[in-house]
Amino acid sequence: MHGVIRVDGQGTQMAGVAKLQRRPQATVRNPIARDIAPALLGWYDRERRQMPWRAELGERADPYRVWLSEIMLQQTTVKTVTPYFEAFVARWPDVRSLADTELEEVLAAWAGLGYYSRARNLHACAKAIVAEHGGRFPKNEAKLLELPGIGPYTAAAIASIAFGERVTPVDGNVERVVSRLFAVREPLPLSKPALRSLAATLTPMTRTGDFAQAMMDLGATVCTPKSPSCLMCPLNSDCTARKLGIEARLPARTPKGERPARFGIAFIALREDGAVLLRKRPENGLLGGMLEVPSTDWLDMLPSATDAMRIAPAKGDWWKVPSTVRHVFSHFELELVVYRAVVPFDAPLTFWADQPRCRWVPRRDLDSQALPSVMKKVIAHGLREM
DNA sequence: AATACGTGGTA
DNA sequence: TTACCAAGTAT
Repeated sequence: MHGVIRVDGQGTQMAGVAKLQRRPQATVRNPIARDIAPALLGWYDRERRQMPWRAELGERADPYRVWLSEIMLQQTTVKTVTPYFEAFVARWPDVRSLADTELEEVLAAWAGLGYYSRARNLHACAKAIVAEHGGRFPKNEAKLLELPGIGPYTAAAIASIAFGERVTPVDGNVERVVSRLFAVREPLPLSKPALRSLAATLTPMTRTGDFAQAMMDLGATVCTPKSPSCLMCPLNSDCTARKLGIEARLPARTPKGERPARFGIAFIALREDGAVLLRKRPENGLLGGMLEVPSTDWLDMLPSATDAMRIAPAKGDWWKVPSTVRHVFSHFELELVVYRAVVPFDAPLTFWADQPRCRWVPRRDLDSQALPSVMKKVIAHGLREM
């Protein structure tokens, strides 16, 4: 037995894949795998989209730019990432400059991109590369994997794209392309190991970085989630799902649980000169290290107005701003009631509001702060008609 | 293994 | 409006 994958579109492929998982070193004779890379690379050479982090064809990509872009692109679209990437490389042209910057500055530049642990790990990673690697990126997947914020996908992506190592980054695009190519019906995330193995069988001996990017481009532009453009696809004659007419239903996913609702009260404390009271959140966890408007905890019930007044950061004439702010996080929905008050310069703050993690920020400086989108919403809501 | 962790776009 | 989705990682 040599770990041959059966790909017949009749539902027996999973047996072969399971064997391959246990013996990833086994030789794979896959009747269609051989043809995939050349067809895909030919398509990539014609259709390849330029992006600010990509090198010109035939040139070597800058590892710093590849790394930065890959971290930003985790769970985030190219369209959203592009302006952030441009701003980052303009401000921090290399790892050392990023490592020499205060975390909060990096968080402020990251504000709005989401998943802020990425920014904290980005900063930690830059420091580690300077301190432990002389300011140069490790050149292989295994060493990259040891760095903060770099997981299996990103390690393989950097190793292949920036250093030409023959490894196989598998992201959501690759999972979708491969699940259709081989008609893998097993739902995600259960099928992840199988899809990884299958993807690895497709990776060519040369141009592995181009191949990786081609797979992702294909998933992003042709082999799309809802209505894939099979007529435009360079792999359409090899695609088992298409032969079976089930491409639009793959990959299958186990349904996600529902998002609970949480509620809270946020306080816009306005000093007489217009400065707003902000508070730094704990370094880890949700929106870790970011700034916020002081607020109650976010729980399953809305605190009473009486409780809210007891918690307010200062005594004052708190006015309940009409309507509420709703925001959707990945794992819960938040509804915030906003109270506003003008606080005199000499007004005493409550104990918790008088801590170092709280600070008054002038209105004009709000844009440059490390405020997550939800807090920008809250502030805009609280300051409307002012 | 399952859950925590953001945001904006699209149907 | 609801629901799903997008170049995942850490614990």
